[in-house]
Amino acid sequence: MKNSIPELEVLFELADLFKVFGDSTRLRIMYTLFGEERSVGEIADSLNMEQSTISHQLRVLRTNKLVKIRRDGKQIYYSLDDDHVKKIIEMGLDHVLE
Amino acid sequence: MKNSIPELEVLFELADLFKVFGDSTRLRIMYTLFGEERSVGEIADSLNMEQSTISHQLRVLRTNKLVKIRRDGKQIYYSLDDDHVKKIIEMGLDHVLE
DNA sequence: TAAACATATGAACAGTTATTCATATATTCA
DNA sequence: TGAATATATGAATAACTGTTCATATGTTTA
Repeated sequence: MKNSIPELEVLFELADLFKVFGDSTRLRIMYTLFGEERSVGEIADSLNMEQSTISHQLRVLRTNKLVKIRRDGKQIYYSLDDDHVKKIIEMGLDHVLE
Repeated sequence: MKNSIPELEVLFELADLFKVFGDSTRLRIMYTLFGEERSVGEIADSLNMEQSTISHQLRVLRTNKLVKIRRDGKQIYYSLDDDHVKKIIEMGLDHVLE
């Protein structure tokens, strides 16, 4: 089963997943979250980008279950939702860096 | 070094790589090549798509060093260039299917 | 409750991209 | 060499996407 061709539907989902990784802003956000959770403002500051831009992209990441949130007072802290995130990025890096 | 933040330049390359995986037609092409090499025409037939579409997308895959070619007479046979391809796709599938 | 702060959201715009059609290039074979 | 076949390429178009600006929502604290 492992090597059978996935349903077309699954391939569309897969493409959608990779699309999420296919943007440098989102990659940077994910990288920022590699070690620890961060608030939206912290991420925006550390990447030196508009709060709105970060917020929009975080929603994309969240919709795709790549990050999760924790509210603490006024701030909302984001962290990676899944260990696959790191693995997928590292696998891609292997290819790029070779 | 493994966990340090990659240079911005590398992140752009990484995003570009994932962009290539972020299209269902290209994913289907790569899947078609999982087991064996195939000619352009065979791929187009098996996906029931225009030869021109496949050819354009194969060029994208080739530019990104994901497939390689072998000429045999009139036909050009494409195959996966790299073991990372399978691994990246399988890692993505893990996430999608869970 | 009002002001201040953190985050989210909607609309608009600019830039990118996948597909198609028409055609060019390359190879074989009669 | 010329016809037939396989693949590649360029231009055009339609659809999609990331960012910004303006503003809304939600939370705390004075």
